[in-house]
Amino acid sequence: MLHPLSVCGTIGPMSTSPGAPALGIRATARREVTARIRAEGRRQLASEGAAGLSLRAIARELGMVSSAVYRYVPSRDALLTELILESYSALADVAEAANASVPDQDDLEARWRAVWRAIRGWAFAHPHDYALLYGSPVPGYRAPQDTVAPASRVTGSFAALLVPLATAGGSVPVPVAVPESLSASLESTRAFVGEGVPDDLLLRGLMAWAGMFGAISFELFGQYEGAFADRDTYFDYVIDQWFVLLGGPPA
Amino acid sequence: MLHPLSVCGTIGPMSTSPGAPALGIRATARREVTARIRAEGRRQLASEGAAGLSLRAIARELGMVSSAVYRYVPSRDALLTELILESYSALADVAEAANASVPDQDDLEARWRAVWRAIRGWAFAHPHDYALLYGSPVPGYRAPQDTVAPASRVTGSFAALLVPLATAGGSVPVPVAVPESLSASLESTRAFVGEGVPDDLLLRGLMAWAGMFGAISFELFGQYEGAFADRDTYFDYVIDQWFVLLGGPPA
DNA sequence: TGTACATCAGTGAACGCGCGTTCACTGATGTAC
DNA sequence: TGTACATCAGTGAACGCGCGTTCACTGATGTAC
Repeated sequence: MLHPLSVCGTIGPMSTSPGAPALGIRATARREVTARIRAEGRRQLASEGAAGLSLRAIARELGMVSSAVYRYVPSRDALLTELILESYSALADVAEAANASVPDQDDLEARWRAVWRAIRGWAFAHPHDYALLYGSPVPGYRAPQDTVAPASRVTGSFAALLVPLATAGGSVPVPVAVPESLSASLESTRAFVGEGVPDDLLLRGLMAWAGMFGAISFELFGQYEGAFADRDTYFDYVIDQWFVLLGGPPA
Repeated sequence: MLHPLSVCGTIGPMSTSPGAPALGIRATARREVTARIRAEGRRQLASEGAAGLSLRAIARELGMVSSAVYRYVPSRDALLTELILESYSALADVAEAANASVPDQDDLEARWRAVWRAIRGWAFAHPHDYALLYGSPVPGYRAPQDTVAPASRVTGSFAALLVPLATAGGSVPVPVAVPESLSASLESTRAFVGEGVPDDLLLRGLMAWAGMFGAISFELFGQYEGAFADRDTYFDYVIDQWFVLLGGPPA
């Protein structure tokens, strides 16, 4: 119930950064409205999930007629894709920022903890976005190829820790022999993570990846219901265990 | 496009087990149709997911008018709940059967492998059912309390292995000190699993639980896309690793 | 054994809802001369 | 600087879809006397 242009005069032109090519009033308004549509879509995604994302509802909320949204967005699915991409990027940003925020970058355990706490924190702050990225696929919606790159940015933020772990931490405790056929099929993962990571660490890294996200999903989707009360402590414990199981050096 | 009663005469009365109180023709027909409705619902769930479960579509497929379904099912959500319960039970059956099928019940590793392979196999045979149980919650649908018991039957099928592991396997390798507050909040889990399982094994069991389901979900929901080719071998490797990390005795 | 009544499966129409998307239109904003 | 034209945001009506659920009804099956 808000006219799309109602506060345009106060926010729109003011927010034009100096130095950027001056935008006409139309281009400015277009930016405004586009941003508003995405924001409202984001709100719907957050409160009702992907199935609740509706162009009609967005239009309603923004005080415009449903067909007007099509001036800004080609279709519902296109908007959904954009929002998914945004979410991946947001999560990747959060994870990377957490990693960078550790003062002593040689403290691998601190970085490991920071990254995973940040990911879990984001998941709980944006449960529906998380479900969209790491939960069951949305029925009737096929993620386009564009999602692969942003998705791997998230993965990369902790995969990057495997190389220093390999050089600093010695070897993986309790190693299990890696079958040859499995070792052979790991090329792309090896390339993604970087040189110098032995197969058993690589594989345990994959396990940790699935294990951490599994723990977040279980917590978020209710599978852990009633299993333990102290969830923050549990999660920290899981983080620490994985660090040890990956051969992380003691602090 | 099938009349609900069309094959009633051939299947219905024949399937009455001898010894059971003879059912009237009406009661038999009712059973038939109810079963058919559930079967069709199951089919829709399997092919389109929970969002695609529609009473109207069921009626259509069964050749009856949409309102007729309400003679058999109180509402769409009630049917969904029933199907979810059925799915939990089906998965639990599969897991328990796999466990029981191991000839030498003292071979814990064989049982561990059998259970997890069975669970993964079921997940891939019924991806939408799996998503319903272990994926993101269905929007607008709140699982009633009735789901807790069948869900824990699945969990129980591998939790039952922790007690023999504790007595046979010595101790968890690379143990990590358990914070006191965490240990204190594990009562219900401890009660569920049974006596004699130390805290660190209990916690690593929870991690294994989340880790295994996380691996299945990642594989099924496409997160592992491109990470490795040899998926069966990878999963077996993960199963074996977890067995070792839980302190399982060498074969 | 036969009749009167109760039960209940299935019908067909309707209510009210929400959705994505298209289309011809008005009127304001921008641009070229 | 002023006018003619092009662009484009937003309108309002419509199409066609599918859904869950209710309700008064018909007619067959079952049951009590």
